[in-house]
Amino acid sequence: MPEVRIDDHADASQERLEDATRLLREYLAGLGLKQSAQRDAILRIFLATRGHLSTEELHRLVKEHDATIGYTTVYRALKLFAECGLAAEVEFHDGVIRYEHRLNRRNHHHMVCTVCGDSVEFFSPEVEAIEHSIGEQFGYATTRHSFQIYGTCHACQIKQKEKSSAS
Amino acid sequence: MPEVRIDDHADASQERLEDATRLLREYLAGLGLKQSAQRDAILRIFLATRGHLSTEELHRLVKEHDATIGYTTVYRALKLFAECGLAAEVEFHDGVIRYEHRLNRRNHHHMVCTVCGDSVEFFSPEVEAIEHSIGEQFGYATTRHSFQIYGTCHACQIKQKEKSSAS
DNA sequence: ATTGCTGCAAACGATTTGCATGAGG
DNA sequence: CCTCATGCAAATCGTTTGCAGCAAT
Repeated sequence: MPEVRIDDHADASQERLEDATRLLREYLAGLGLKQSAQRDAILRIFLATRGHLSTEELHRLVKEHDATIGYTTVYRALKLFAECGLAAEVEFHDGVIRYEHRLNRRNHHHMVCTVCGDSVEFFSPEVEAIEHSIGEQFGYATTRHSFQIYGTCHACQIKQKEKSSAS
Repeated sequence: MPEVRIDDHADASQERLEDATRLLREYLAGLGLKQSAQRDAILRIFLATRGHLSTEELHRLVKEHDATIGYTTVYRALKLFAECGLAAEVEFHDGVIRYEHRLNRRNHHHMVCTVCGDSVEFFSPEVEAIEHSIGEQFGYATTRHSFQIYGTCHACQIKQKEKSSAS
């Protein structure tokens, strides 16, 4: 299980939270939707994470702060965040939808260890160029792409070597 | 709905089928598993397709040939094909697992229209290079990657334009 | 007041498994 | 014969929805 880290650099986080809250409110107002204390709480906790959370994982974190908030509310909040660009779906292709927040985050991709589930982020500007060039070539108006690398992380490679030499 | 095309270039297909059948038999034998008429039939029909089939779609094709073959058998056959390298999972991120066969197919990626679901295949050797370079950089032994581009195909762009100018 | 939000529970849909029966080695 | 494969039905599991009551505008 990859660990979920909480980011507590007070100053930068604070600013980020305010930006995000403002963005969310504007988005809601524009669609005639309403604010709620639950959404604010979920957003705050979501932004304080790094990494890639399933609805269930975020719900667990949220419950630690307010046990009355239900799974469905977290589920719908994440959809909302994704709609207004605060969150992006991350595709690890393990049957679970994960989200990461997109505030002050450079465009990046993920490499996932298929043994322990850990992941690292990497930057690869070429990939953006490929998206545009292929889109143009086939007459597609491209909106996004999905790129992941799968393999075995260094730690798991060592464990596997130990296991095989022991047997 | 993307259409499933049947490839009936008799000569090349025939050869391909024999290679694949041999590969499958060797794989089964190596694990102490057994051949069956159902698996042969499913493999034959699977190889005659192009594109990306869900279990259900392949089951539908298989039933046209032999209505007694059940969904579960097709499901398990596809897993088997994937294990022995005859098939690869294709990830379109729509909640359905799709497979494509991997005989005589260059490494390729997919660009998917998010409006009509159609897709085109493209080749991008740079992506392989990125996989290796990033893997090396972070100490991962990489095994594969997943790369898709999403957007709107030419036909759907036209339809959208017509719709918006009509309103 | 009206309309959206919440939280529960139930529905959903694809995938996966248990089991009795049938077939391959 | 023994083991695996099959096909049905049921279980699973994350996601999604319906609804009654609550809260925001």
